[in-house]
This record gives sequence, C-alpha cells and structure tokens, in this order.
Amino acid sequence: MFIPFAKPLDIGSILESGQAFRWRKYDGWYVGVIFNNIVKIRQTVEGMEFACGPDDESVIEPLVRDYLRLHDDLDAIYDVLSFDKRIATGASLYPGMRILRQEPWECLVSFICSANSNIPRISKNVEDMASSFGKPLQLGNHIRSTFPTPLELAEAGEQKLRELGLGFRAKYVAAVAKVAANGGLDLFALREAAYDEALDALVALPGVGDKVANCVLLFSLDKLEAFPVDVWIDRALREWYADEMGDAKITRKAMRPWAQRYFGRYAGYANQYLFHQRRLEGKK
DNA sequence: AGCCAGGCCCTCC
DNA sequence: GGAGGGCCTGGC
Repeated sequence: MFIPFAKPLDIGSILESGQAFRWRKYDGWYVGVIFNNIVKIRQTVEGMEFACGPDDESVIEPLVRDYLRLHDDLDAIYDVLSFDKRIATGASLYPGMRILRQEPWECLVSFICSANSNIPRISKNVEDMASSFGKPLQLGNHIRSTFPTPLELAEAGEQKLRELGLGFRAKYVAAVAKVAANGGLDLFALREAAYDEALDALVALPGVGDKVANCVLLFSLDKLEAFPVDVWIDRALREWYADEMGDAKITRKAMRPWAQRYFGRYAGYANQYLFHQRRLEGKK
C-alpha cells in the first residue's frame, strides 16, 4: 500500500537513530513489529510503501502514519527551533528525521534495558524478549514475534529475563511488568497528562530515572518538550553550548531544565537532532 | 585485555 | 542533597 509524502521525510534516519530497537533492513525495506503486526516500509520518490500482516493494510495504515508522526509539521518545527544555529544545521543535514510515536509499553521496557548498555545489545534484549515471551508472527519469509505484554513479562520473571542477558535490568523489567500487569500503570492515560505529572509517574517506577523517563515521554507519550540527557547529549551541550549555559560545571541533572527553557516546546526535536549529530561525530 | 556502554540505585557524607 | 561506587554483560 502506498502512503503519500509527508514532507520532509527520511525513513532511514527515523528508524536508525536509536529511538526504536526492532527495525531491521532487508534489501531496501525496513522490517519491524508494531501493533502486533510485522510491518515492512520503504521510502519511494513520492512517499512510502508499506506491507503488513496478519492484519489488513487498511487497518494498520493509519497506525503507521501515527507511529511515524506524519502529522507533525516538521518545517514549522524547524522554524521554531532555527533560532539556534546547531539545530538549523541539523535540520539541513538530516531533513525529515522525525520523532516516533511508539507503543508506550515496549518503549518503556526498551529504555529500562538501555541503562549502561549499547544499541546492539538493547536490540538483542528486546528481540529476545519478543521471541521468548511474545506471540509468533509471520509475513512472507519473515518470522518475528509480538513484544510481550506486561502479563507475559511478569510471568516470565526476573530469572528468565536474566537468562536472556538483561543483567541487572532484569529485576527492573520484572518489577515494572508486575506493576503494569496488576493495573498499577496506565501509560495511555499519561498521554493525556501534563509533562510533569507523567514524568513523576514514570520516575516512581524501579529502574526508571530522569533520562529513561524522558525517552519514554518523548518517543511514546506525545511530550515533545521532553529532553533526555544521556552521555551523547551531555557531550554535545558541553562542547557546543558552554557559552549559552554559562556554567562549565553544570551537572547532567541541571542540563535538562536548562535545555527545556532554551529550546522550548519542541526541545525533544532539538534533542534528537543534537543526539544524532553528536553521535555521528564519534567519541573523539 | 580492559574499558565502557543512550543509567539507576544505594550509601555515606 | 549530592557525589561516588557498584552493577550484568557484551561490543569494540
């Protein structure tokens, strides 16, 4: 099925910029699992093509548009952020890189797994949880699995999660799964909540600190003002914004509120472009 | 081989 | 309240 262009759009940078962990590239197509379907996407000259299963494409198509945030007017967002030279440059370097609107539960568990880890390992952890505790799916010759529900992960338990190689994060995933399975966590309600309220609710969960919470808020809960500060953003801000921050000894904790004031309501988009730029420059 | 990874939690000051 | 160390494991 064909989806017309939402300009600008760069499927590659969206799906390969460390926001989500289940997309794989096979001969020009990105193949992943969202909304309990295997979904294939590729960008074409005039838009994008996608295929999915087991559900009908007509059912999944609006969800894919939503997932890719095609409704965001990126040029308008660039206009708001381009008072800053770095972001203006980033927008011209990577036009069409969008923030994703992921399924909150998978996003939360994925970023709990991100603590003191790296992208290849996070991807492996997430995929292993799916193939071990999710439900199998097939589309053509692709065999994948749904991301496990809170109940499925709660029933798996810490020990089995450790056996998958989650390490110390297994305890947190198991604990949060138990809370969610018992109805103690309504992530979709947090989409309607204000940023501060949603942040407080997330940070109360074991294994979820300010950074992980801001990733979940940004990538799945519609909080475009969220600003996760990881090592890359830490480096980027110290190297590029020392003058603006005006405090060489600023703590990582203090960086988030500073950046949110500085960048404003689309701080999360600014974050993604800084992260992407700085990560491509390497460790130095 | 050894360091460090898209942090979080706990302890101790 | 905030700085410092420990934590599972794998990638480089």
